[in-house]
Amino acid sequence: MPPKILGKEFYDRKSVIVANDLIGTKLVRLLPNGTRLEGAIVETEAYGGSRDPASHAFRGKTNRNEVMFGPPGRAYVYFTYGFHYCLNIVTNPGRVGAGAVLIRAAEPLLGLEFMTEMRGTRVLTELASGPGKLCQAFAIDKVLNGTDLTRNDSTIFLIAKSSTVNVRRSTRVGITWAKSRRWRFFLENSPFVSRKSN
DNA sequence: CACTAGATTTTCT
DNA sequence: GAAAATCTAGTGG
Repeated sequence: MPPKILGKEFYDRKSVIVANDLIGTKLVRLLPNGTRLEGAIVETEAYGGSRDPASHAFRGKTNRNEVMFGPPGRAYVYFTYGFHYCLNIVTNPGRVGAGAVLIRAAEPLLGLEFMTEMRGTRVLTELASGPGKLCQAFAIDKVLNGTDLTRNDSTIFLIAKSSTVNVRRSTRVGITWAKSRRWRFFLENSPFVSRKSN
């Protein structure tokens, strides 16, 4: 059985469900020079649409977030704090207008040489233990915004997990609104998550 | 270890 | 102008 690329039916569900199921899947990034990068996703956060005050989609469609209002299974990449990119995957719009899952951290598996060079550190747990770090390690930037992750000729896609994993959940990180919603998901006992407690 | 400032784009509290 | 789904380098205990 060849590895299965996650398709539209996987992403076409509520963001909380997708965020939970994404833990343990493999992120694959193909670079223009042929280099292949792989990482196991260990941390995600779900964001809703117009009903979630912490979501970019809360205040309606803008140039930046328009991808969130499109079909599920596409990448929503945005630039934040003037320095960092964050990778999101669009999920089922549902009844709340739009939804997405923020990929917060991954365990580096393949292409470590490239990642250590991009990140300027050789410490494995520092390569992709945060949304900004992950994008730097995987060379993800604005040009990937809107990319369809479900196409098998895409330069970035996800592969289904081969075994079950223990997922834990907590409150989200770095937000001001709706802090009580426990929509952050991470792999139990993983040293590659962005924060340990909570 | 805890805390702080600063980098700088996008949006609007 | 200020804040934001962040990270790093610096200070001080």
